[in-house]
Amino acid sequence: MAAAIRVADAEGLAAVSVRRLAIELDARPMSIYSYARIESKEELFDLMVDEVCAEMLVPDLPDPWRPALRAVATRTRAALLAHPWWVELIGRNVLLGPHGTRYQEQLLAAVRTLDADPKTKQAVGVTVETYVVGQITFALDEQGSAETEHRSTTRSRQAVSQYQRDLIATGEFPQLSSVGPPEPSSAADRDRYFNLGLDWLLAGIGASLEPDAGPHRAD
Amino acid sequence: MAAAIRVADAEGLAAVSVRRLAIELDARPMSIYSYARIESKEELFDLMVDEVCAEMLVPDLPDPWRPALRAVATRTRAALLAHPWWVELIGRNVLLGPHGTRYQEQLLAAVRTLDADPKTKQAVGVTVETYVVGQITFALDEQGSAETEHRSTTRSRQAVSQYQRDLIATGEFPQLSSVGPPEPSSAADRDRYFNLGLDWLLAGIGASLEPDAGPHRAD
DNA sequence: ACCTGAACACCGTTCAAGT
DNA sequence: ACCTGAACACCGTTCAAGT
Repeated sequence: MAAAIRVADAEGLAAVSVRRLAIELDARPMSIYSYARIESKEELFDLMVDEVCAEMLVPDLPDPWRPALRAVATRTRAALLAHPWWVELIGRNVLLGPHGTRYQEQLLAAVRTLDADPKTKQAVGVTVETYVVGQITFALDEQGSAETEHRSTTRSRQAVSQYQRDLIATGEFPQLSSVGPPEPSSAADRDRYFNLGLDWLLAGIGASLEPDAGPHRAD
Repeated sequence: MAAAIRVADAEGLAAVSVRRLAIELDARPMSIYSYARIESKEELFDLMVDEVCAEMLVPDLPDPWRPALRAVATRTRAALLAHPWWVELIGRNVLLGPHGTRYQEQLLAAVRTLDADPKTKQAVGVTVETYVVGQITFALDEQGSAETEHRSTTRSRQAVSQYQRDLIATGEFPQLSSVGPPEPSSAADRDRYFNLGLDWLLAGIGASLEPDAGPHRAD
């Protein structure tokens, strides 16, 4: 498990194979199944997903929903940046284990103080989680190829942005040519825009569910 | 290409293999590479992603940013529900082709009328896209195993929700036990909650970038 | 330039045999 | 109950040979 996560973090999900883990653990391929109490590789992935869910739990969840959701979002994001393959796995249909369930519980606890019906509160939680996962997906596109180069050298990031520059030069893309192609942003920038979008989302939720309170209440 | 997408739609991404496509196209495995003008399977995936991007283009994009973003979000969602594997592929780092670039252009065009600096406008577009992708990720978790059963029969959805019910029965999950585990929602419900979250997001964006306008302006 | 078939180095998993 | 090794049915891709 820990070995599988280590390999996935370092070399990508594709590097995680039964035979590879066997080498990592000084065992024979087939003993992995009994060692990890796994019946298929799919179950190994389930375990990996659940393990990362544990990292998404915030130790002391604040009571008010805004800081609580912010804390959950931040911690979730940190965990996903550390384990980028989680997003890919969650794209398959994964079964959630104990930690995943605890994470769901945490999401509901975060919106507990909201004055709305349970279904709506659940929707708030899911929407925020959703935002984080989506944000990560695109953050990885920018960071991924820059830092850990899993991609074949034949089509480097550089070649692609050249390709895109050529496309833009055709004049078919007025909006893009005025902004330029999305340049690789710094980690600080990505943090900033993540929080900006999160602000929008929380503001929208607040405005919709707490219309009485002032629109720009501080957290 | 079309064959690859057909297979992925019908049987999941895992079923897309060079040898399988060869059978599908009545060809020999190695001719796929010359036929699709591909140098690796990774490039095939790039093409598939780009093809779906074409489906995300809105024919007549409205001028005002709210309906424009709503149109983009809706169409993107429809395309992703039809091609669930897109989310998984985008989790790897994919290179965007002409249609992907056109999609980026569309996103910028949608926020064109917003009164903000270019970076912020771009952030708005990315945030909305991000929300859609994230939403799909979890929608698939619910729909996926129910409709197209790619998962081994040994761990059916039913067994899992039983497992989760047991967890909840331990009393460790007060929030979850009051709501019950997330029951499989209907397609209509999913549409509703997707739009609800989108409303929140657009409201938040509006409140932040157009504070002068009334808070509940209709689209 | 495009297609072919055989081969290589990998997969996950089955199975029969061991302890 | 756990581990083993050989085998099976698959992968993506290389390569040398054909047209």
